Amino acid sequence: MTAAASRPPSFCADCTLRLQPGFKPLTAEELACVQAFRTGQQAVRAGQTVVPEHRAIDRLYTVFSGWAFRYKTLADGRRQILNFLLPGDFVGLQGEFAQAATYGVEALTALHLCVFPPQGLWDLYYQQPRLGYAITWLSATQERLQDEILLTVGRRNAAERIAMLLIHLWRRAERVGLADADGSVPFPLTQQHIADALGLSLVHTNKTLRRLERLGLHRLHGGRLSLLDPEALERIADYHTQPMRPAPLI
Amino acid sequence: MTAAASRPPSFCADCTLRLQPGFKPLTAEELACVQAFRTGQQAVRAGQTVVPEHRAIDRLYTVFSGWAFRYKTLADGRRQILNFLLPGDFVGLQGEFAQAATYGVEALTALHLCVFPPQGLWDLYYQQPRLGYAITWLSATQERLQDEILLTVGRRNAAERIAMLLIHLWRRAERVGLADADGSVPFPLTQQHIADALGLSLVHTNKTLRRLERLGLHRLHGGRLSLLDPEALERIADYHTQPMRPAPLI
DNA sequence: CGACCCTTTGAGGGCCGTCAAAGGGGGTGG
DNA sequence: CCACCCCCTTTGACGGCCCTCAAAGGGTCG
Repeated sequence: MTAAASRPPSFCADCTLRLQPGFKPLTAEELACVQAFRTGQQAVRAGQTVVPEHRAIDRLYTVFSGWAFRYKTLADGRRQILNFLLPGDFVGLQGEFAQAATYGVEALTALHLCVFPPQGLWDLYYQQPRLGYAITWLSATQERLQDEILLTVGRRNAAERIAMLLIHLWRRAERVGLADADGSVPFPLTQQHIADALGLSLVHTNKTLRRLERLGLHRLHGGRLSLLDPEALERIADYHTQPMRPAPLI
Repeated sequence: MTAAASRPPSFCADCTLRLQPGFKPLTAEELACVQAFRTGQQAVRAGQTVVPEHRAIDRLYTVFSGWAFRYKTLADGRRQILNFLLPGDFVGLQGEFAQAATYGVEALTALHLCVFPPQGLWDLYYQQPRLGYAITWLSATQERLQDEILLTVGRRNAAERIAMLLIHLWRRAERVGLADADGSVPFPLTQQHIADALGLSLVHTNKTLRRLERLGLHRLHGGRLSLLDPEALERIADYHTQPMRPAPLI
């Protein structure tokens, strides 16, 4: 258990995650409002379902520590992973505005969540429009990532998709302070997760992943990922680096 | 030119689009705020680029009439259509929160847009939190559609993807009052657009589309779409009908 | 009438999916 | 401490869905 995998503090003002450079500091007033909004926390073990797919989400969550993913499945079991959730990610907005089931959420690692009641969302907007604006910021940023993923799954081939995923997850992990001194980040996905996120089969994912690894582009070992040749990966994926802007943390 | 393809009125209160059952009525106060937020309108001819892909979007738009689509391309020209924009759709939030280029927007038909300055968005949140909340509603709803599209492109085969697209676009067009008495809706896409939206090639799209049409599932003629056997299409696509809730119209 | 764009159809090939089975590696229980 | 088990990874063989290449047909507009 690293420090990052611990449970959130009682007071949002003491939140260690906020100290990461990836996040924008809040004012004391905003912080108090977030604190009042938060009604609890929740711990989920690795592999457990946080939200089952076919029940409407009735809460809002912020990931404090650990990894998770959102997914949808078809009737015959084909699964698509919609995106991965890392510390600081906000989940559940869709459920607030849709009475029906939308997606499932499953923990990849031990997971700690801050829990917010959906009924409190409107109050938040009313009392602190700035936080409402921040939530829209998160939502729009999320949408930009989804656009990139759709381009990846729709138009990139297997090697390009995998290069994309590796770069993207590495950067996201690095942003929230998960990178080691040796440049490696935790990588708790199995190859099945990679396949389901990229719209590929497990077997083809394995073969492509091994090929990139043999080419010396990355290293995947002991649950950690290192990018040995980021430029080559970016060239393969046609990835264009965008500066990461500090995100609000609700 | 049908009435639906006309330009928006000077006053939001006179907006004919708001009368459609797909939209939630606003209070007079909210309406005034939207009116103040709106700084202009814009007409775009069919096939023209509204926003070039590699320039950051510096405005917010609501589609008043006509069809458009958002897209991204790779360096070698492969294009992915991210989604289609119909009357009432709100575009440009991403640009508000990202200085870099995100996606392009192109008109499928003659297009009329209401234009809002991005700098005004924060004022809107501050003055009318309820409208901020409404924008979040739109954003979350958009995200739900994107999730469904990602599942489609990632895990459905060609026939399933096309069935999905036909049902989905038919319902969206019907919701904003574009359906004819005979149950047909306008369908301004070429097969290349369908292919680019679904991550397929033009040729395979054509073959699959013709197959479904020969099976009597739908009819695509004269720029209009009729679903002759919606149940069969839904069965093929594993589509689950979700009740459409009235959307806020900014 | 020709130019252009979109649609349609055929042929062939390749990327990726499915099937099958062996090879680790970590955890649990004996 | 070892053995077993389960899950994940890895590799090979083969087939099919879908892509690419090519070209003809139709509809619209100048």
